[in-house]
Amino acid sequence: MTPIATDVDRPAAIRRALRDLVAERGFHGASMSAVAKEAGVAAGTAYVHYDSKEELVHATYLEVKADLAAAVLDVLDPDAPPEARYRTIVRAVYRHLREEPARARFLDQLEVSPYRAEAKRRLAEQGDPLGEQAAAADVAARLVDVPMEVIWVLAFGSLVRLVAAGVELSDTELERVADATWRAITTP
Amino acid sequence: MTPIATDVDRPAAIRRALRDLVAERGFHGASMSAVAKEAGVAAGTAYVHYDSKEELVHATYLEVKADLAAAVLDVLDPDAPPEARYRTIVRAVYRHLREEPARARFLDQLEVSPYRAEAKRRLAEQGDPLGEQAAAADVAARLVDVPMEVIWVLAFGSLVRLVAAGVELSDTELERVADATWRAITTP
DNA sequence: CCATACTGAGCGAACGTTCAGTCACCGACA
DNA sequence: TGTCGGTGACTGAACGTTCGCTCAGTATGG
Repeated sequence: MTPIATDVDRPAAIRRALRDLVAERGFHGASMSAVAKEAGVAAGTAYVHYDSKEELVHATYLEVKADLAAAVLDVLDPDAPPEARYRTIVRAVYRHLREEPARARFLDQLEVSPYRAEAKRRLAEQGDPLGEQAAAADVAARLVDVPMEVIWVLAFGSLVRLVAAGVELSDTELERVADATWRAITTP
Repeated sequence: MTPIATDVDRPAAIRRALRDLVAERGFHGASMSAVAKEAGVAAGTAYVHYDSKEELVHATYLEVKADLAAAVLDVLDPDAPPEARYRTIVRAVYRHLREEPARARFLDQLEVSPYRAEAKRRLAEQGDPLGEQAAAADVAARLVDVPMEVIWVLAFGSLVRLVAAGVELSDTELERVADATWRAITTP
């Protein structure tokens, strides 16, 4: 039958298949057999690497978040002033998600699903560099006095949602969105 | 057996059961048998009123949206200036959703799910008074020049998400959120 | 030749949906 | 007023399918 190719990262292929199927059809339509088929492996293979569907979901979430954080940190100048840093982050997040909108659609769906609470717990455990950026002292000093989650939703929740919904933004429009969310989260 | 009570609105009970189960467990955990059990009816009863689970989902969505629009229109003064109207809408939306957070959680999950496209189509067909409010000429003149969907996500997407996530806002904080989103969507 | 990755038929459970049958109601006719 | 027959909401067991998951067996690299 199909030869076993040891030079491909099957766990990664399985995570990607889950991500793409959830993005396209929801958790509903992302059955383990569909995921296996999409990844080009047999039904049992996912269970060699993950104990359950739930474990696979959480691993996929952490990978998507880590990739996003890496894309942002890659272009971020930690010495730039707060507003410039913020704009850089917005641009980087938008472009990273836009490049593969399945990322945004997966994040958007997971973060409103019942997986949410456990996913957030594991993310905190792993450490979220992007979250720490937002809490940096020089930024925090300028933020509107509301719970941190409100800031987060206004700034990045909206951005993820826009990409997930397939809204196309020109460079000019993206700058306007960055302006808009910065106005929203900082005190006038 | 159980007597048939003709004085209860079973379709409404079934829609509410679906809404509550989706809010609590996701579309994943809202099976038709679970919905029927929650609504206090037999498994087949839902199919007397709806052709399929999908039809039930869409009917529930339209009801939640219609209720939300009604709650807003109830307190809205159409002659007030744009910013005052906007603040009234934000307050009314927040309070209506907060009163039964399952509304927000259901909306949030449906609007990122694969049901989204068809749901939006049916909503447009039915007419959405809330959507028409946002497009009123005197408001539109002050909005940032980005696609209308961006405005919508920044203003109400965030609000729904906050309630869905269980964030509690004091009156003061709610005003700050209304300020923030108004700053976001209007030109400075 | 062992250790390990992988396969795919198959498990019991749960899914969305169906349908024969039960029940309360209502207008027609005596 | 009494009682029939038609109507449609409702029930719940049962359908075929698909779910998440398992495991005996196979192939491969070290």
